[in-house]
Amino acid sequence: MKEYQKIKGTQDFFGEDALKIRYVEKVASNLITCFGFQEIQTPIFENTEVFIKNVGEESDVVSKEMYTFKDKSDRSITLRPEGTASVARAYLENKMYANNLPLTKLFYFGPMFRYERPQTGRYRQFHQFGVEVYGESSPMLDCDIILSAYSIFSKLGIKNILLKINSIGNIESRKNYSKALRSYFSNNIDNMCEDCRRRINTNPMRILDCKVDKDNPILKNAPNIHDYLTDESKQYFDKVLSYLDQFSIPYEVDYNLVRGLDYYTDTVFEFIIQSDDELNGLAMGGGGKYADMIQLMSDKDIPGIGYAFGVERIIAIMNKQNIWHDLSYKVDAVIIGLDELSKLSGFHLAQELRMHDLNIEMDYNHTTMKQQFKLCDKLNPKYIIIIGEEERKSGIYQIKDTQTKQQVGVKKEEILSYLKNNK
RNA sequence: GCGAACGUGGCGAAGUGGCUUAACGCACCGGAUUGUGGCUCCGGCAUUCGUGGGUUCGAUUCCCAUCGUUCGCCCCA
Repeated sequence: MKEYQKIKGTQDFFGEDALKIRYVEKVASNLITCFGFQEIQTPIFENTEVFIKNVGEESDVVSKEMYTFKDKSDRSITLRPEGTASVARAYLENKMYANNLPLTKLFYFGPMFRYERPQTGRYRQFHQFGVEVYGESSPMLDCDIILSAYSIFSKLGIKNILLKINSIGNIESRKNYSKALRSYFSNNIDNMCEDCRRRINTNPMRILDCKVDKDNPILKNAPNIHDYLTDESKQYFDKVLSYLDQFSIPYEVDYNLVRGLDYYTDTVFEFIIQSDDELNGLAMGGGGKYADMIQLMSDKDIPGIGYAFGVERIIAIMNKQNIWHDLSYKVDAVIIGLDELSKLSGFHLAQELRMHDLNIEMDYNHTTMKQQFKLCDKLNPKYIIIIGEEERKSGIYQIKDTQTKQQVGVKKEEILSYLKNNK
């Protein structure tokens, strides 16, 4: 049976779980539309190069987490591990910069794929909702983007959100900073954890994020990235923060916030949960500005900014915070037929009612009262419509209200309006 | 890639220092109850304990491997 099991880290969504994904998608896409965004749907797979170039060859996502394979024409194909690269590719390929708008605002919703060990809120196939804006660079835009994410979270009812924000400057200042960190840490590296000793070569900025050494004074006294930012970057960041203040977005400047995807510049941020349970610290989404990514792929110098959040994580948080409301679908009526002809009458009635947006169920096989009432117990409809020989002859069907247990006779032509009026 | 725990009927689970009927609850099926159910009562419901191999007279229980689940690290959403 093994070959019939789902692949590790994937999930089957059905029942309430499927409804939850739809719900998050609906809330997010409705709200983001008010911020001027339009949906873009890109392919699930792309040429591998799209991700290598944009996300960065050295990043973990590209170097060890991609689902890459050869197609029948020997092309290297990759299942998208994130959305930004694909959207940027589509933006350029469709020449969306020529749309006469100062900004192009796009959002997406769909599955992403990463080969990782599954754990809480992490799967190999997972859903992201994300946005990308191309065309302009402005502190007000940065704030607006963060505001849009924050608004979605609050529409969903999520509590205890903390925005962590930082500026990592442009690529040049980041290089200088990495160099400074390397020389700073190399004197003390023997006192640091195993991971940090590795990171000093691969990505010294990540040392700042280390959980093992987080209380180590060596970390606290490390060079601050803000000392390596240009004046322009600093002023830009201050403005972003001042806008956030105006909208009372709770944030925390975290000089150690470093993101693992190479395309980010200047403003970077993450939304995490701050609580006293196991959700504490869980990152549900993040993003930032990318000034150079489009230029890297084309001859166009167009700045961008975006974020994405993990839908499964949002759902996990909402489950824990217990903030879902009535997702289950309601059956309006179950139709019972007590003989073959009656069932057929019920079948026709069901079809008519369904065409008027009523959720109608019926039993296809049984004709006994008992068995059909059992179905009613399981489906828990608002009404039970009973049709037998008498009802067929008189044209007056029995409608039983399952709450009050009251039963009334209703002419079959009037059943639709009866159900509608008493819905 | 590294580390830990777990894997018993449709579901939730007990269980054993290896010896024979594998608890219990829910669900399900049948009956008491052939046009009015959800309650109650009675009866039924795992040749089998993820899979493969090993140790043994004998393993669901011990050992190894494998797959899967869950959680942590790394990284990220």
